[in-house]
Amino acid sequence: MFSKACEYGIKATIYIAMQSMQNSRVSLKDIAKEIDSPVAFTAKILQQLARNKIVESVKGPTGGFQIEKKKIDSIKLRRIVSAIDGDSIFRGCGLGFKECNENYPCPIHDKFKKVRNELQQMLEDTSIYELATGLEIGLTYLKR
Amino acid sequence: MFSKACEYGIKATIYIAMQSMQNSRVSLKDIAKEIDSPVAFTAKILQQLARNKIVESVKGPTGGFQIEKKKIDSIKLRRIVSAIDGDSIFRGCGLGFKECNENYPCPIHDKFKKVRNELQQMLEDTSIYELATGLEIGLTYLKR
DNA sequence: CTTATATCGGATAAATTTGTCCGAAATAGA
DNA sequence: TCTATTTCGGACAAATTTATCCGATATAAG
Repeated sequence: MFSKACEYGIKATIYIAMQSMQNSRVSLKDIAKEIDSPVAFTAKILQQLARNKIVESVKGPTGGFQIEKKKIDSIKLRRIVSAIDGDSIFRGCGLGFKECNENYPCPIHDKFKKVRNELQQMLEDTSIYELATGLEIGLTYLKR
Repeated sequence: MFSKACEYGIKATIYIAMQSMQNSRVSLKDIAKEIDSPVAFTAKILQQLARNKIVESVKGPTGGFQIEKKKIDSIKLRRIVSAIDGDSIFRGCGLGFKECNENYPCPIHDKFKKVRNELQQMLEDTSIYELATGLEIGLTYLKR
C-alpha cells in the first residue's frame, strides 16, 4: 500500500510529534532506534519531511527534529503520504491509467473510486496529534 | 496500490473473459496489444494466472488463453490480486508490521483496517463477469 | 513426419526502490 | 576559536520489480 519510505515517514512523524508534545527534540539516531529503521535511509526521509515543512530540523549538537506544538493537530496523515508517495494512491486509477474518469472509466473505476475515496478521507481526517496521543498513552505501539 | 504486474493481470483476465464469453480464445500477442502491455512480461503474468487456474492456456497453433464460460462469474478480482500480489494489500498492516492486531495495534491500525476491509470486500464482491460485461457493452475501456 | 505457430521456463537486463557511505555545513559548548 | 555533534546532500550499492531474450515443448495442419 504505502512505500517503505512512507511507512518510515509516518512512524517518524508520529514519534517526533509525541516527543514534541513533551517539549523534547529528538535526534535521527533516536528516531531510527525507536521506529526500528535504517539510520541513513531514515535521514533521507526526514530531509523530505523537513523540506515539506512537516517537521523542523535543527543542526549541531543538541540538534535534531521537532514539530511546533501548535502545528501538531493540523498535520494530517495525508500530508505525509503526499510528500513521500505522492497522491496517486488515493487519486490514481486502480489499473494505472493516467486518464481515467467518469467519461472514460476503466473497468474497475466506480468500485475502486469508492475505496480510494474512503482512504483519502481517512488520511485527511487523521491528525498526527491523535496518533501521537494514542501512542503516548500506551494504546498503540511503534515497535514489535 | 496494485503492482504493475497485477494491473496487467487484471486487464488481461477481463479481456480474456470477454472473448471467452463469445467463445473465442485469444493469443498472448492479442492480449498484449489489447491491454497495451509488454508482450514478454505479460507472458509471465499469464503463466501465473494459468498456474493458479484462473485462466486456461492452450499451446500450439490456434492456441492461446481462455476461461471456461461457467467459471467466469465465479472468478472474483480478489483471486487475481492474491495470485499476483499476495494478500498483504488487504490484510497487512498499514505501517508494514508483520504482527499488528487489536491486542498490539500500530498507531493507524483501527483507521487503516476499516479501509483495508472495504478494499477486501470490494475485491471479493467484484466478479470478472461483470467487469467483462461492462467492457463488452462499451461502458468501460481497457485502452487509452 | 514435417513445419509453422503458440505457450513455457530459465537466464539476463533495465528501472525503481531501498539502503549505505562519507565529506560538507551548521552550531552548541568549552 | 576549537572541537564535538548533528543534519545535509550527493554518490554509490543492494534488492526488488519490471521487462526482454531465447531455446524447449506442445500441437494443429498439411
